[in-house]
Amino acid sequence: MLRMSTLLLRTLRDDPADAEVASHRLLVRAGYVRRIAAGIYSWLPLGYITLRNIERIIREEMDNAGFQEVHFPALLPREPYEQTNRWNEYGADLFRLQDRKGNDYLLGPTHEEMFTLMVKGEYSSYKDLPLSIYQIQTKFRDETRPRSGIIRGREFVMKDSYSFDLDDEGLATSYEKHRNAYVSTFDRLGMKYNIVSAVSGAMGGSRSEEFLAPCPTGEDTYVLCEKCGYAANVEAMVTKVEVTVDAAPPAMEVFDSPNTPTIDSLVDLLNATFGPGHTGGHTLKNVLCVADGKTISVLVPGDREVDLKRLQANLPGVQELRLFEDADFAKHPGLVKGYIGPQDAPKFGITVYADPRVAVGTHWITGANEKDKHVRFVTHGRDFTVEKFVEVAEVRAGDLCPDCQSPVIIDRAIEIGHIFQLGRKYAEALDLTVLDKDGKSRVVTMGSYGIGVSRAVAAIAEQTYDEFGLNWPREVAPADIHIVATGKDDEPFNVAEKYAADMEAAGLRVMLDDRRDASPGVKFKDAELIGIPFIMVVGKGLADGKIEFRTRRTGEKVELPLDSALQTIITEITQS
RNA sequence: CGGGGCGUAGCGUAGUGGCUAGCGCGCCUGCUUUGGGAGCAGGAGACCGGGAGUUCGAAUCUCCCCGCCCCGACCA
Repeated sequence: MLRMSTLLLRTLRDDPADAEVASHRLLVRAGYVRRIAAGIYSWLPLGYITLRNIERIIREEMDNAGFQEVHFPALLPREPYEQTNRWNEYGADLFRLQDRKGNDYLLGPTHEEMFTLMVKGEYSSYKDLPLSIYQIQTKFRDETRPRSGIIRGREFVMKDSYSFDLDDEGLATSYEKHRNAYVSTFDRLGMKYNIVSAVSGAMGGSRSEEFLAPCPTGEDTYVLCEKCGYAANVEAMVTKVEVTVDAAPPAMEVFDSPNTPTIDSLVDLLNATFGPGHTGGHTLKNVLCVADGKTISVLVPGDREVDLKRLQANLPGVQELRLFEDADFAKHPGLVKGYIGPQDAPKFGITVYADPRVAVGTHWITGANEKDKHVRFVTHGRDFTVEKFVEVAEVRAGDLCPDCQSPVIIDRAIEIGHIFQLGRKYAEALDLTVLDKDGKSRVVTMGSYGIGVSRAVAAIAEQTYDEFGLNWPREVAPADIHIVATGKDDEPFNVAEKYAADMEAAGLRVMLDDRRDASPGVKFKDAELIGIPFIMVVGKGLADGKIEFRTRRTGEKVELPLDSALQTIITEITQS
């Protein structure tokens, strides 16, 4: 039983000055966490109980699915991360340190290497597969900018699992099992979430999905079709193209366009020269980029921006991507800034990619590759061709759902889980092989699955808090019921003690506010702030043989007679 | 890493060259109070982020450093 009289807890009346988002503010005010350094937090008893509740639920669901729990060190030697090249690849986000002999170590940001090596060390036969193992571990990432309290810390608790299979079908099955386990986990955590397709890009086109908890303070942006349920990461959104194509557009026609280096100025000129009705959508924007040192051009309708993240995600294999800069124009005198057009790309030796909206047969108004000149009726397939279509234009609310053609909305969310088919990257790098039926050595294929455990505390807080404070789903809450005793006599306290003991005997987790010196107002405020889902008040109602029972989420209050209250409450709570 | 803001007691804050650094919450003691963050009285608690400088005198001005928050880039 938790007793307010002795709990290590001091609630704060004022919001802490350094907390902006609701979960951070309330978790600090309600005495769940305290900040130690940027992105590094201590958990006080209430917070730690909550965190462990979430861990417990995750564990139960993982175990249910037949996955086995293991535990790796957080402090790891350099060597395995050298073999996969992540000692270098991970860059500055990796916390590195040395022991007294000067050997390099790191604080694990994620544990692919260790999982892979563990399996390699124990198993060598296809008969041992499939295997899924997981751990709940503190992870470290030296984020350039930790933010939003415990949503994005530098030290955080994560559940990570890995599956090991002989072939793709096995991997697909393991992936599906994890997906199902995640669904039941997040359902039990009482969270609202969407499962969205993510880009698997660099990993080789295999499947990847994110579990996103919608909430305005989230840092992920995703696309959602409210009609059919299609959900996708912005990077993974597929463009639905609806174009009508003129059978035979007129031949290309160059026209003078002095001082019109931007789309806006071009539209003004078009309306003045060729009559009203022209929009940015009639023009073709040529955005030059440097991809791994090579100049490329990407084409989007003039009323769209290029989304570099989408471009990069959809150009597999490209490591470094940036926009053309003045220095690059200086090196390519043929490319006139503000007057670029795709029709001369072969001459310039530039690879051209296009947004699907720039479909074959469409014609555009674009730069003439000559200062102060534009050209119209530039037709895809006749006057220029592209290397390939790539998802590159920014996604907007109102764009059409690729599945059902309804307008989509754009929403923000916190990423609470990510599952993806890793493939053989780590198994190859670390030489994890097993012998198959024919005695042949086969590289194992892996899946990788994560849940942000400490982040889930914040995400649940974000999704459930109200004007009075935190407001936990029952399984997550530090207790099932918060019993408040008020009054100056012993009686209400004795009665409250008795109820608390009886409820505990019935299997409920009880928080008892047995403080004799706190006023009723303080106790009520604290109970609401702490956010335990049910509150019982033993006080002035005793005179009429009644206690009060409140539901935190709805604010509903009922008076219950002393003799039947216990059973009523137990039933109410266990059925909630 | 770029831009912006902030650093005064456990928390929230006032104080822009001048006396012993002020207030609220919280904490301690006593009395009163007990259904919505109680009242009165008394008290403890601050090398004003650190260092250097200017000055008769610095929380206050200057320089450097450190830390923290927000936006962006980055990350997932």
